[in-house]
Amino acid sequence: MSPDLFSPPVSPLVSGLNPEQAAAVTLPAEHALILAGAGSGKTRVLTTRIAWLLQTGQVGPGGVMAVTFTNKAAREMTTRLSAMLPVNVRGMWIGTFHGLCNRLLRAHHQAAALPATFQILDTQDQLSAIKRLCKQHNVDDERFPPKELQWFIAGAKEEGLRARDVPARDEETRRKVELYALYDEQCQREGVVDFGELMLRSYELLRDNDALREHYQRRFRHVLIDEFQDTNKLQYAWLKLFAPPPLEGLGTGTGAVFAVGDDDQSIYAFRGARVGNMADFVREYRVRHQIKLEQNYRSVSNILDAANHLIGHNQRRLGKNLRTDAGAGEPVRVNEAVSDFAEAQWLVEEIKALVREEVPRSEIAVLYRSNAQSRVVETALFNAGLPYRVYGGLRFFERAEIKHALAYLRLIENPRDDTSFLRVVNFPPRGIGARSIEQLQDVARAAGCSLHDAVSAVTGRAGVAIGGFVAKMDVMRERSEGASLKDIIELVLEHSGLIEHYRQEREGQERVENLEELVNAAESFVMQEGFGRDAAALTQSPASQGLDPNAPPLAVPIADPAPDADTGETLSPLAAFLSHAALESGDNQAHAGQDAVQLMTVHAAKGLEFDCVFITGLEEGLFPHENAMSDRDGLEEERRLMYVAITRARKRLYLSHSQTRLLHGQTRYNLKSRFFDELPEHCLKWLTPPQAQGWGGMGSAGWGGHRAMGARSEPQPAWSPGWKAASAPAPEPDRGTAIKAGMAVFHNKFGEGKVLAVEGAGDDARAQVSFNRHGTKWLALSVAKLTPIE
DNA sequence: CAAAACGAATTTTTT
DNA sequence: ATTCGTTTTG
Repeated sequence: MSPDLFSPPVSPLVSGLNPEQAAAVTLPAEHALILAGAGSGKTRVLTTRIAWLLQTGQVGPGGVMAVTFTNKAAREMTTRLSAMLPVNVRGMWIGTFHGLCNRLLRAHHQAAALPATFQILDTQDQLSAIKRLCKQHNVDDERFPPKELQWFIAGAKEEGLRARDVPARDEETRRKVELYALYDEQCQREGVVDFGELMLRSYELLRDNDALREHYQRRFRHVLIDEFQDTNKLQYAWLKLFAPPPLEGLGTGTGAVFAVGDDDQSIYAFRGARVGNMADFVREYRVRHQIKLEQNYRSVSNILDAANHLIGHNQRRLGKNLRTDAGAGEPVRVNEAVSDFAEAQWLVEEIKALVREEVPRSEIAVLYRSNAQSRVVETALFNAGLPYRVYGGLRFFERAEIKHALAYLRLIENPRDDTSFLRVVNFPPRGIGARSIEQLQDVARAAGCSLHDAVSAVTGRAGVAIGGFVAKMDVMRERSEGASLKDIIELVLEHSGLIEHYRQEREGQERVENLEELVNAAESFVMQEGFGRDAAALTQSPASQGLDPNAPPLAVPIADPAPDADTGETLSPLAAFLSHAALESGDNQAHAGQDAVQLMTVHAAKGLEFDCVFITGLEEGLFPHENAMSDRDGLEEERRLMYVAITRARKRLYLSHSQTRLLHGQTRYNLKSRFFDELPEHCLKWLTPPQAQGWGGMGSAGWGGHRAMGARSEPQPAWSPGWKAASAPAPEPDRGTAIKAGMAVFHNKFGEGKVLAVEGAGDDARAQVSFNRHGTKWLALSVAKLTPIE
């Protein structure tokens, strides 16, 4: 089993790798599972594997397929690969699941029963399509909230289930299934596909089309998958069609699957990911090569010890322990704060100290379990004048003004796209009201055609107004013919009236800038994708085919004339750009580039690393989250999440929790997270919070003082959020007997307890008190006698 | 048609 | 609290 037997004597590619990495890279062309721990050089192994396969002549670029989850990961792989080898990366299928599905469906749109110009619905579009459908079928949105239906449909597709395949035991499910079927019909009619459909449709395409499937099975000698622990049922089934396991009836089964993953970093079960796919893969593919990458190149051993010890508390693991050659490093610092404000203030002081030690701000990350927690931290950082950047939130292509512009562009491509039609038929406002639109929808429904095609049949004023819109669209479509992408977009921005509309809007300046940015985005897209010189791009494909001894020209007659067509090369620039916009929603971090402290959820931090990491809000109910604490699987996923958080840190790790926290407008009292008990004492250093003096007193006073000094007079930096009045507890005039959250109180009957929250005022005021012996109760302050105690 | 007012929801998220 | 979406109101 020594991989050295198979590898060529000296390959410079392999020389810098540790033995396990080198072994993984040089495995023979057989199925393999690489268990890659955090910081173990996973991406490096993946890319070097591809480079090694190509360099040793085992496969040509056309015979490689590499699948990732995010565009970022796909880009990184492509970039690193082309840095390693002078290879034509375009000949390879490297991309996200959805990107590759799109490519496949574009190339075989006919076989997949899709129009050549099919458009992709993102989550927003999907929801509005569902809402529209529900309205049309008079669905009671109390009983069937559109969001729930969306979840139901997306969930079913991720399981690989069509409406007819979903088991419906009760009446409610039957109705949902019915709506699922109607939704799919609507999408088909309109020529649009949602994200789940991209996967499911291409899965079915290959499953049902023997010639096509066998063609791709012959072509892809090596199929590599990143983050395998995050695959859902359908994605695994999809992979199996490209490279079937032995004895699985569906093909010749000769492509080798190289799966890389880490069960300890599986944090997406809530959206359908199945860690179990790893074990299934080993069994079904009779995997003989399993390699663990346990050498960690990221963190000092105190941090790694903490991570290993914590994750050791999970029952269901494949088993892995990270090790490092780095020294112990600093201990993991633990802080307990009185309030979330005090926690944020502590954070600021520590960050300032780090910055004084010349740690770049961008090497400092503040992680939290849920987005709601970012606010306090933001306010504190803002008041301290520390630049920061929040990940998450609206991405470029999700902004309303951009979606509007894209809707016009999509209508140029595909007039049947009713979702886009409805989005912009009256935007900017052009006097087409709800009644006119309903009239149009009635006609379209009766005729079974798209809104666009129904226009001519609408009479009266409504007909004229909407007719004007359609005529406008037709003009734009005509003028776009043969124009460059840039010209098309500028034409649309002008002709639609979008730019004009936002120019006149008071707060529209930023939106106008974004629209102008859209033109830039399109231009750089054209550059990157090598459009503009279509001829040059086209010559690449045959050339790369020629280099590939394992991908012979098609011998089997296939309905589609160009089964290998790379969509990027045959699609019009506009069509390609629209796909790009739907599949890659752009940066979700505000204002990149500046040296700023990084704020994000733990989920968003996966795959990133920083010198210094703060994990905040480590409290029972928050982290682990209350919704996940009930069952073991949920709790284990929370623990993996904590594991991911810890392993983001290279040199310094800070953990903090707070006794009280303002959440949903009320103060909650939280116990410290059980995860603290699962960390080894020897690598921790408990800090005594300087401001911890009693309940809330100094915490808010110190905070208030800071605020009073006021960053308000300072110029508002570009990176800052809009200023919101700090929600710090106002130093209320002391009424002596006032019961406040966090207080320790005494009750004649229930004894001692702590006030969790206070609601209402005057005679209606109630307090939630957690009694030491009698549980948690709500008490009306006008009735119950609560005495504050020391 | 737009602004104001009300009400419900509020773990994590990529494509 | 606060945000977001729907309904009501001018």
